[in-house]
Amino acid sequence: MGRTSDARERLLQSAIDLIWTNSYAAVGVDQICERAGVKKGSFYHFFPSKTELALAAYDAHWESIQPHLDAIFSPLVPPLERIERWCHALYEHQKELYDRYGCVCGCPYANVGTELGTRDDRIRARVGDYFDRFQRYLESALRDLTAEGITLSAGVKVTAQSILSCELGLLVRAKVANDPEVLRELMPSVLRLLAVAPSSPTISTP
Amino acid sequence: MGRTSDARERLLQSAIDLIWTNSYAAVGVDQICERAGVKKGSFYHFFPSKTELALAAYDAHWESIQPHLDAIFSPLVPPLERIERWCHALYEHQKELYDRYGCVCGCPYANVGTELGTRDDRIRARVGDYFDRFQRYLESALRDLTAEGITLSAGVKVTAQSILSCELGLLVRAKVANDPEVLRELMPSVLRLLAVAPSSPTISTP
DNA sequence: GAAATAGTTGACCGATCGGTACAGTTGAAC
DNA sequence: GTTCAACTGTACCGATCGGTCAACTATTTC
Repeated sequence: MGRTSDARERLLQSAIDLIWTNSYAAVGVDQICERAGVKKGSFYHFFPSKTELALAAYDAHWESIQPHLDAIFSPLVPPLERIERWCHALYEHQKELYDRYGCVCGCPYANVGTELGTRDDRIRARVGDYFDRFQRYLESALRDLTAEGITLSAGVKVTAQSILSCELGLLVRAKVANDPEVLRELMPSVLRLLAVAPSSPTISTP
Repeated sequence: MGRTSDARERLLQSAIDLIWTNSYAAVGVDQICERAGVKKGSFYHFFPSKTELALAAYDAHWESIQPHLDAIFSPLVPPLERIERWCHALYEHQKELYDRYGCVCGCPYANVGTELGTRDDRIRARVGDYFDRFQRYLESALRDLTAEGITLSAGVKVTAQSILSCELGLLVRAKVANDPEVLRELMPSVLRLLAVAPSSPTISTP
């Protein structure tokens, strides 16, 4: 009973878009509503506060990218190629945002994590969850890599953490330089972290 | 002629402290004034805008840490030990802030760079300058390392970029996890990036 | 078709934002 | 000791912030 609406979904999408390309504090509730074509009264019908909207929006965003991560890190793909695919997809995604908005947007989770990390424990912890989830993709690939007989220069978990750190830092540098090409350094850096010799310029296929 | 005052310096210090432990947008001009014990009228006597204050504050902050960086990266210190000292100082500094404020604050430059990167070109470019400056310390150490006959797994510049990325990403992860101990991973990651075997648990002294 | 519920609307709130105006006070230079 | 610029204090500005509220409309269920 009662009417139905997709206003909630539009609000989630607007929130991610605006916060990603600006920042949490720089985007107001009014602005999110206007982009979503929703009046303020409706906003507070769906969400009790701006913070709750943000949490819901980031959950929705993760759910939207998870299938892509599942595909990129498919166990059917050779483990090193999974990581190479991910590096490439990361660059392409940021390049696309750069072409559309004129600026490197960086990692949406890291952005809000650094902005609100010291002020909102719930958002901080949630961002940490996303990092952990993503790290598991890396760990799985690294375990499969060792199963192929390749010896890492450190443990699987520690190596995955280093790769994640390197990625996050590279996204910061790319954003600050406003140059997506900075992200091309990712795969070479990963290879050096693995202490695996960079074999051929193309993806190594059997 | 006219009277003198250290209100300007107090404002610069307050701005760094507050923005570092919170965020740029979360800290108001009133708040900065109150902490500095300065009235708003005086604020706008010294600075034409909040943005100008931020730029001046970050310049002042860099000037305050540069002597420490000069000491840590002294050419009289063995190059690998310079980097090890830096990793240690970074941890100690963040730990100190954590003990004082109860939260990991991360890199002040990267924080404001990610927050305002897409909205204020001047601040973004300035943060890029600080990154470049710091990278030169690393490059110098790496060049001296190669002069000792040690071969890096990649070029000096690229390696320095990777180390910087790893540091920035680690600071993001430490902030999001609100755990300074995350930063202990820095030196091991750096060693893997250098492809130098981690020799002894203590600093290698001649 | 009546009732109940889900969603919409626009006016409105107090607080705070960055910034302004300007008279008043101080101290160094001469 | 006068002068003048440097600094301080206070009151105030319009805009915007996140959030509230009650009346209203549409839709589904029975």
